[in-house]
Amino acid sequence: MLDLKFIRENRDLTQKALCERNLKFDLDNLISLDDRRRKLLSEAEALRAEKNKANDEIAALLKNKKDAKPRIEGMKEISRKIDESEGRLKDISAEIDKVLLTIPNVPHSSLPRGDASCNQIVRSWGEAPKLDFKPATHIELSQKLDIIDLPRATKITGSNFILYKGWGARLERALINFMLDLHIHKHGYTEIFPPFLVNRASMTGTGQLPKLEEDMYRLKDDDLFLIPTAEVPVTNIFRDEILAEEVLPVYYTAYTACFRREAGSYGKDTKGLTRVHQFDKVEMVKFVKPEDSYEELEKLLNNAEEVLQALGLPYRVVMLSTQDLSFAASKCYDLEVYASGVDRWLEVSSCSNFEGFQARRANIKFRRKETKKTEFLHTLNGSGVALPRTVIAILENYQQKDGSVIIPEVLRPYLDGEERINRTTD
RNA sequence: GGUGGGGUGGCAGAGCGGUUGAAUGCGGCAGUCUUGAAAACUGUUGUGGGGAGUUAUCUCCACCGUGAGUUCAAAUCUCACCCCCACCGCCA
Repeated sequence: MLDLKFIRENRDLTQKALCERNLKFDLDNLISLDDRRRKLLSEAEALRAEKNKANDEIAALLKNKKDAKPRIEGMKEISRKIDESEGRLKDISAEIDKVLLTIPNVPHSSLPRGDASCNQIVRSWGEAPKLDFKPATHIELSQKLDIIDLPRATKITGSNFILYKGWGARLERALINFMLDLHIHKHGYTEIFPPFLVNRASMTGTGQLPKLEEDMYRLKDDDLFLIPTAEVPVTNIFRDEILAEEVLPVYYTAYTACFRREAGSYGKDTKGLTRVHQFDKVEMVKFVKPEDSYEELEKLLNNAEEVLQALGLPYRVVMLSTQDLSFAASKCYDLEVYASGVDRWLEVSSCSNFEGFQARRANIKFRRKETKKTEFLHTLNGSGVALPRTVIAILENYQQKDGSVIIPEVLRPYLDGEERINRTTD
């Protein structure tokens, strides 16, 4: 959520930002609503002041056992007026809030302007493996190795769900542990294991609601949502709280399953593991002081990159353009890993700075030690990293001519020191 | 799910329907005392919004789980919902 005061004071800038996101939005209407709200507010406040004064007088009269009847009659009239003006105030405030929740964040000035074709490749790391045979896809490999069973996952649940088996399940578990350990021990994050179901207030706090409700799995009877990312429960840890300046920055990392309906995306990238309804992810979340947030974004990005470097997977860093940027973000880098079987770059991480956008929605503040004043902090998050596409890249890039898959060295301690995945089950 | 108890400031905990933003204690901050610390004593100590202003501050409004209601007037009375605690039931 943007600050209405900010919008008023930076009307042109905000309007321009919305244009850069390729959105038509009537700021004039919003501001005239706010003008009306302000007028009503001062009207209501004046009435209430009048009421408080009359009330004190009545109390004094009654205390001295004097006749308060005429004053009480006067209060009736004031109260009636207050009801009226407060009613209108409430309606208009609700309308304003509703509008504010649908306005996206202002893109940072460093972003390339335009649609996804304008995304900028910032840097690349590593090289595609040189294979002297035609590489198989992860679908073929996992079938031969009997480590992923998609037909049965479909039978159990539906299409685009994953059933890992044997080495597949172990590889998944090893990856989660490896990533968490890296972030905890090397990058200084604290591990969190949050609930996978959250309420409406949490979903609104991080910006998934009200806009993306149809993308979420919702439990109707309880009005709870399956989390689409750990960002939601972890960022909401501090909802409605004021932190001391000294505790910042806070670095949290969490493994969770993530659930996405992916409504409307059928037919696109739906083969194998590329786009699924439930997947594992290790997420990093930061709470920082506003003046540090862009430096922290670079560090966050580096932390995510290090996962891929350690796994020896070639990747590139992409800075998203203004129109490709997600709703709540000011700036975002995607990490895309190269997978040789499908011969594509696959997005495995998004590292974003939300500035005060989420903090304002979720009401997360900190108190400056010097001035003792509170202000909204900045939130960031990034995947470190999403698992299924990483599994694709490992299987496809580390595959051998005989159909086995070499295990990246950093994972071996998590897999009994084994060096290779072979077919082991029947 | 059932029954009972309860939600008040950073925490604990008072609060007859009317000078209650809210007693008291603890904690925090500042000061006195001390070589220093502790103790003691004194003062201070919420959030959001509006207005004024010599940006020090002054002033007004709202906030006692949430929402609705009763009333001239609600932290205080009524109802609904949410949450917490205890016990029972069910259960990995």
